[in-house]
Amino acid sequence: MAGTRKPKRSTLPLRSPAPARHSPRPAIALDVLNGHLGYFVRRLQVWVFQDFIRELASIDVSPAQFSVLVVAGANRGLSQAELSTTLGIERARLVRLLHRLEERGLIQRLPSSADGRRHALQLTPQGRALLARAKILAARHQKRLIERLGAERHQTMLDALRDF
Amino acid sequence: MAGTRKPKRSTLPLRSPAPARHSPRPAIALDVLNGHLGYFVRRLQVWVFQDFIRELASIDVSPAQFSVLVVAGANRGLSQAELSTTLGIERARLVRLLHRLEERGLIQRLPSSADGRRHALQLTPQGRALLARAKILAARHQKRLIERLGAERHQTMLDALRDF
DNA sequence: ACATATTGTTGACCAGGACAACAATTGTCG
DNA sequence: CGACAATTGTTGTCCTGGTCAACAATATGT
Repeated sequence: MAGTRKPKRSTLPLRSPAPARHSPRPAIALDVLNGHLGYFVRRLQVWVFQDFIRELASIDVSPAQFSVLVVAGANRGLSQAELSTTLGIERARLVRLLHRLEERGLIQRLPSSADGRRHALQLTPQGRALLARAKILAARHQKRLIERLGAERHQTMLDALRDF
Repeated sequence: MAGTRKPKRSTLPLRSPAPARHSPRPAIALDVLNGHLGYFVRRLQVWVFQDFIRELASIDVSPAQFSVLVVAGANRGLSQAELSTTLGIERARLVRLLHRLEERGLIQRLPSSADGRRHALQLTPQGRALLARAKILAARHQKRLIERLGAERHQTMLDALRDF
């Protein structure tokens, strides 16, 4: 054991269920977790994010930033509230996300012509250039995911989740 | 607009791309995001976690805590390192997770008989009782997910991800 | 005109993940 | 055996994400 040993729980002398250390433990049971899709979805999620981040590390674009750049790039003049709801990112969080992208000169918040509250989002030329590179790298990640998952499975899951 | 207005970016007089506010914007384009499974997996993940947390709110058990209780309950005498690797939770994080479960009297860290470093994890009677209730609630969540997704799709995705 | 809603913003809090360092213990190999 | 490396549990720290409350500016409805 380690650190500050508190013998608090050593009241029981039953050091009985000796785990037979040198036999490599006959595979650990997941029990009901095997039926819970959410558990496996989380593991897939972790894999996807790690792979995506690694692939786009050279241009320092996170999954969230990528989704913002893509949607902002495909819908000129979008407001932050619209972007927020379509991507499922909270308005408060999106503000700081956009702040960093604006600092990096990738995106602009122009004043909306008709509504003084809104910002009309627009990619800068550098933003468009970076997005183009990002899409290429993201496609490589996607290809790797398809290989890992099998093309048919990938398509099946895509169809299943698109209208979720 | 709002807050501390910095007229920093109002250099451009082009308040041009007027977003035609009263026509309800013809659906926002997701562009290449439509092909990225990771994007939809994240959305499913969010839905699953929110639904799970709401369902188990009455007993205050998070998805991570549930997975720990399930695996610890199904594998008596497990070490923290083993639990960590099987669930994909970092050792350091698992320590604090277990600390809370121990505080609540749900789990015990018994000294391992053969290895002075390891803890042999074991649910307390209350831990087993709570786990039983948690499984019932989790099953309700699961049922809701299956309805939302369709039974065949759910099974397909489960099969696809089980060996991931 | 006045109450109400929306938009962008800031501040604060908390859970999660990632790392580094560490003490205690075990394993290895000369 | 004894020096050295590896493992286990732990703590501290940092950073990101999600959530929530409050707010100023602006717009809308009646």
